[in-house]
Amino acid sequence: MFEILFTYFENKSGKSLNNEERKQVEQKFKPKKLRKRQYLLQEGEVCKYSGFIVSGAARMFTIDEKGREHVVRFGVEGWWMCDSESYTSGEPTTFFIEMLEDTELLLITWEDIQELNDSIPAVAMATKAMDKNSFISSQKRIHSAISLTAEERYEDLIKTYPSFVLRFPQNMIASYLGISPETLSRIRKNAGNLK
Amino acid sequence: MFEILFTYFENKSGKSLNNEERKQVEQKFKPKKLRKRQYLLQEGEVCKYSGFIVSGAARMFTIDEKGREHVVRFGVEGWWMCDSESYTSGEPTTFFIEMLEDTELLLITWEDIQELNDSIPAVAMATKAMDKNSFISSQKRIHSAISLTAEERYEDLIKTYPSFVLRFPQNMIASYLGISPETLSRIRKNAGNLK
DNA sequence: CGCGGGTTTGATGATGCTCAAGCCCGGTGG
DNA sequence: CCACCGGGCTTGAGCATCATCAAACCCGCG
Repeated sequence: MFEILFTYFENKSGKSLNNEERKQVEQKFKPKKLRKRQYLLQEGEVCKYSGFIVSGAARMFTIDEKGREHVVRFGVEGWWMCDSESYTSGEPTTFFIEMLEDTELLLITWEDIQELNDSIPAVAMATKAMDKNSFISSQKRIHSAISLTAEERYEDLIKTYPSFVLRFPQNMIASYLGISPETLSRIRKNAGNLK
Repeated sequence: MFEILFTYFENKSGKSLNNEERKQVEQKFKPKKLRKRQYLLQEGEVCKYSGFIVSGAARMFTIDEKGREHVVRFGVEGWWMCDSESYTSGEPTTFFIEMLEDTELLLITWEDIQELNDSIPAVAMATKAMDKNSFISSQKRIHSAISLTAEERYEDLIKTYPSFVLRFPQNMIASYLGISPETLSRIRKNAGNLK
């Protein structure tokens, strides 16, 4: 269970964890299983935990006044799910985090991850690299959102995360791309025809 | 000149810098003045420096195959400008960073900021907070791009960064919002009429 | 077998883009 | 001081893209 997390820290930091450090990590993280359709976080709550996905998948989304859902991001094995703003500030969140499959998570509080950051260099380096990468990939997503047409955004997604399209329902993919399910259906129908 | 940078580090970290630390910072950062329309970075180059804006303003954008510009972000006093991906990886960038006004910058290389991170806790904390905040604000921007109409995105921008609308030309604001200049012009015309 | 959620398909309409022309205003040179 | 650019902003007309609404379809599951 923890092995995936250890190798995550080791890969991201380029350092290996000794036994003492592994024990510390095991003590701070709390394993949790959630079934498909269960929520890790709901609007109005404070995001108390950041969740590392050991197996399974999840989505983070909002619901607007008209009752429409907007998928901000997906997460799969080896990814983290949390609303950073609520997590770090303690303010209530505007997001939902819902499991898309039966999922195993390792949860940690903000305070505990700080302690691990202070005591384990590999963890500090890994979380830092993670923040940087999150920012870089969201920059790319912004760029695609403002620059590309619906069809181009879909092709971009296929290139960047091919598994998402196979793994997640189409209406959520559409929401992630900022288009209607009908439009996505039509794009898929025409894909390849035009070129 | 450096005072703004010192107070930036102090505010973001909650720690104050001693004289020794200030001296270190002054040694690592290279002051640079660029006039309006000059570039800090151009497509194909490696982003060697991250630039802290002391005074002035800049934009980061791409040019697509059709020759169209897409503004990914603006920067003003107290903000940093760089392409994180190229900066950290050493790969050539796909972005341009252009001054929108005569601008004073403080430049630092990736290697030098690492050294400061290691030797000055306040700097380490500040850069970490910066990464986190960048990510949070880009998440918000993604959300607005996929969830809102053109008009709503414009209103959102006015709420979030009121000064941008006054300070930057409208065609760049339009590009930042992912809409055409004509559409923005019409939105502004109708603003307030409908409600 | 029948129900129900997700997907597809069609028809219609709104939103926002494109192209083109005119306008406004600040800067430049005579 | 004025005339003349030129760039950015505005306005209009037509069009492409994409959303909406509604109905049919498909398929897994009780």
